[in-house]
Amino acid sequence: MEGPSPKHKLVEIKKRSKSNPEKEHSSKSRGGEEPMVQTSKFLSRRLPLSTSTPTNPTSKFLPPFLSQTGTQTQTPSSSPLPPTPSFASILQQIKHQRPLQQAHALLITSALANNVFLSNRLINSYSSLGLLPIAHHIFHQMPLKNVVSWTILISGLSKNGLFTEALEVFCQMKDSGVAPNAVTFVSVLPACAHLGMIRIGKSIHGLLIRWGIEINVYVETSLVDLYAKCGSLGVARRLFDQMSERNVVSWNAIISGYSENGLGEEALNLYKRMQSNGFVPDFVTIMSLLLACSGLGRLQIGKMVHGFMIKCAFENDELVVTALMDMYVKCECIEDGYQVFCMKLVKDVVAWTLMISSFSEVGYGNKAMELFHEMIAEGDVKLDSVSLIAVLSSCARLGALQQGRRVHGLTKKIGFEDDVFVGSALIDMYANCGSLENARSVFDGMAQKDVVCWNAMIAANGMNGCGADAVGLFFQMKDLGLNPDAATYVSVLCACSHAGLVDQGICIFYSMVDELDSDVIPNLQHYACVVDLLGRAGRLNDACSLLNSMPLQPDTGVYGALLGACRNHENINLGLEISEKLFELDPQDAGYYVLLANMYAVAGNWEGVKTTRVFLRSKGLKKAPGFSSIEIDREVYAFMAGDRDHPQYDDIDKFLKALITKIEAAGYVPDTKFVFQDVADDVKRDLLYHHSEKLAIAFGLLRTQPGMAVRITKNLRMCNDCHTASKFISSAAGREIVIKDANRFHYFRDGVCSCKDYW
DNA sequence: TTAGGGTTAG
Repeated sequence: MEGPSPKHKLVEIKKRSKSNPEKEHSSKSRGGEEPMVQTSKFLSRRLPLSTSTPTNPTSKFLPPFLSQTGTQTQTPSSSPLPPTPSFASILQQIKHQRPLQQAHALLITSALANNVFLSNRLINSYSSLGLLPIAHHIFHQMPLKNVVSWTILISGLSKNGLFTEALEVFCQMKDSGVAPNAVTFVSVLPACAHLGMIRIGKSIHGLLIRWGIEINVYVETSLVDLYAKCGSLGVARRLFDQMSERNVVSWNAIISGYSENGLGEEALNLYKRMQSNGFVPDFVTIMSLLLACSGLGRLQIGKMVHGFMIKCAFENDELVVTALMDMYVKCECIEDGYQVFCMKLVKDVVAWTLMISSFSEVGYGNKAMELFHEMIAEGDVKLDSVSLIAVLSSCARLGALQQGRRVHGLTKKIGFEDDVFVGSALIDMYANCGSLENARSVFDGMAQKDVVCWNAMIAANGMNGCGADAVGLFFQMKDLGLNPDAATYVSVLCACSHAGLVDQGICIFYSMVDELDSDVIPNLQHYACVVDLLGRAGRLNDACSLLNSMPLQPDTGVYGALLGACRNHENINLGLEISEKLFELDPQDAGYYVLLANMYAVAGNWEGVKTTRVFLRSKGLKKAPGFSSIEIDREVYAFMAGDRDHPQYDDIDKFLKALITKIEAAGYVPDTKFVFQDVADDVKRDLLYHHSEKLAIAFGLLRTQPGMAVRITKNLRMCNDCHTASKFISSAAGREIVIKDANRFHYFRDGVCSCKDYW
């Protein structure tokens, strides 16, 4: 039974016992585990079930079971009995499966097989090694279980990430009639916190109060962490402010709560308070501060934390160093992040994943893939679902189908075939590499599909020009009883927009606005999609009315969609008006200025072009240059417009000239309207011929086998003239040309594009 | 009791 001693004493004893293994045995006695009554706080020479001395000095240096010889005396069994106190502490110290199983076997054959205290220790040891099925088995075999048995199992499950199972065991415990204590609550609350299950968390909080469980700093910290992790920062903060006693962990819980919820400023402010209250930050504090800097993009403070890390010798802590890498890359200092990564002594899967996804996000896809192969070559890095998702996402961005297929093979090989997260990433990878069939076969083969999988498949159809199928999937999903979320609506509306399914898109949008079968409240992205849908269809007036009547303040996404439509439909006056709004909302985005300059160019207003460009330069803004990339033999080659750096440039140029001559004979007329520079016509034509799309197509035709499709990825929207030229090239060369641009796929076959020129 | 990396949309 639970001893009546105050909890803080237990904490104190535990702390002491950690630093002195000899006291280990007495420390736990307060929890009521041992079959003896404790009389002294720290010293117990009265040993349960054995009169042996607690520690044999040589035993530390021997394998656990060899050190037992002759240490037991008075035992009521003839079997080889372990002397309980030493045995119990040894059980706790075993760090490997084999010796633990040997000890387990020894226990089973002894008279102590049913000893609750030893069985609890055994469960704890198996849990620590992650061997939960064995821990569970022992637990179920126990004829008598006490509160500690239940608590150890709950805690073991929770610490091994089996949060749902931990909650289930907690419920079973309640039903079994064993009353949980404070430690039980401290074990189960983190499970709720990790699952983000605020409702269950609240009811457990209620139980805690109703049953009069003693509140200590551990319980309160767990509650603060629960509410903070579930995003209820107000409640977390109130509980934190009301705490009568706080420790570093309590401060960390609230600070990391703010950091993780994107409230970095508040996290930094609280840290100042923590310092002024005399608390010394530990590695978790440092990690939370770095996370706050990452979220805020506050490089200067991040660097200060880095300095502090060096001063306090945290720079060798693997977890902290990964957080430091994250800070640098999120503050757009990928080189510094990479440098920290390279200096890292132990590169685990998390560090590799962070670096791979960072390079991929900033557009260095080849570097990301190179790192992935390096990681595999290391041999001892254990891939997990997150790392696979990161590399699949990199393949998706690159449009690297061959490499993506290899990664798919790898996911099967290492047993991640049934992971819904990996499945969604695979669908996305195939969709972004222009292989809708493969995306569909992954989708169809999935044993379980969540909303994200459906969203990915809907988006896959949308971007590959199968809008009607995307709409079909949307309704099929609803028929199956799955609730579409905000992202589902974005995917399906976007699919309608690209396919020109205006009426269907509007119907779906208004079913959401009118709350018919949907609990999703339309957000800015949804409005942007519908403005885009109307704008693409040339219904600029309707798009404007929607924009003016929407209940939310339009953002750059909504205005940007309308500006795109103004560009497509050459409505300069409206374009000018919208540009003004965009410059106000986001004066730092060069893209809008370039779009306006290009609109002026299309209208032949070269004065307007000049003014806009001068203005852009005066503000020191630069837009990311357009480039087209192509994967050949698992290598990705990128081309910029007029790029003469390629080693095979002369061959490409020669081939391209012949190709242009051929398609001109077939009726292609270069459209110099899409040259946004005021130069002579022949120069315009030359500029047009050397657009990145055309260079990549020529290179692809040269380097791939006849009959093979040429697959290209462009980072921006495809140029109109290149679109026309691609149609002609597809018939002249007798090849399928697949171009993925910033918006969608274009499949050029026999002189026709899958987008039916609606884009 | 606190703890680093990821998927769908734009």
